[in-house]
Amino acid sequence: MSSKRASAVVAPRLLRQYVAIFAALSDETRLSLVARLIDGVPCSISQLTEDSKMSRQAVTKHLRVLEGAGLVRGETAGRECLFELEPRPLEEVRDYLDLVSKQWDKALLRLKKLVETDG
Amino acid sequence: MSSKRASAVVAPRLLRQYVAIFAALSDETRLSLVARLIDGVPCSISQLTEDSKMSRQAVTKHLRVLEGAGLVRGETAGRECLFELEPRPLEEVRDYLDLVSKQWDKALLRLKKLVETDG
DNA sequence: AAAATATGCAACTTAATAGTTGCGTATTCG
DNA sequence: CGAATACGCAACTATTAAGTTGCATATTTT
Repeated sequence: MSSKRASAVVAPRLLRQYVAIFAALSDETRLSLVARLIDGVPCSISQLTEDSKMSRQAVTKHLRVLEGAGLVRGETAGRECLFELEPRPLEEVRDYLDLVSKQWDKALLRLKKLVETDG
Repeated sequence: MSSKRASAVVAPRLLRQYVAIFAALSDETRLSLVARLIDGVPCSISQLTEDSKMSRQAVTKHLRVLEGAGLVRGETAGRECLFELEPRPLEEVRDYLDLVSKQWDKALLRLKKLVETDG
């Protein structure tokens, strides 16, 4: 095994995708929108605006951000635009965090052994 | 069972904590710092600056952001400040995303049953 | 056809973020 | 002690993000 240091962890390509997803989730309004859409029922922008204290435009922008990160998908239906959740990216990011946690655990074990061996 | 709509999902208090963590992770430099610290070995600001193409000050700021979200902890040792990873918040956020995914799965099942029943 | 509803587009303001530079201070090394 | 190293603080710029408002357009509804 090589490695100057322990971890590449993931390709930069993926890294950037994760960054985009984290950015999309780093806003209370958007996190609430995700929570709101989690029951699987598509909602129009107007509906989503109703319980948000913000202007429709603001909500629209947030939805576009979520859409840009792939967390949500909007489809026009007549005069309204229905949004629904897209769970894939969420799962990917969860798996990434899971990987990081596991690497951490491994690292601690390694350090512990090191201490026992030559400490 | 009550509920106008399916989900409260989490308390707003927690929501905001998650937002802070997501925000801290929504930057490539910071995500790289986390990746860099995952081997459990504490690193000084200067060390972390070396492989980053940025000024020390920039790196310092990023570390403070991570610290503010609880993802990292810095301790002064002599003339240097050693940072190490704090895995707890990462795990919490991972668990949150896991919860969301599971809720999504349940929601889909429910919708499917609904269609079978009265469709 | 007219009124009401649901959006989109664009300009603008305000506030936050990322990054820089310069300077001062504490700590360590020779 | 003097030089080098590792930081912190503060000011400043430039870019991005959040939110607003006004207006135009398409789709329903009556």
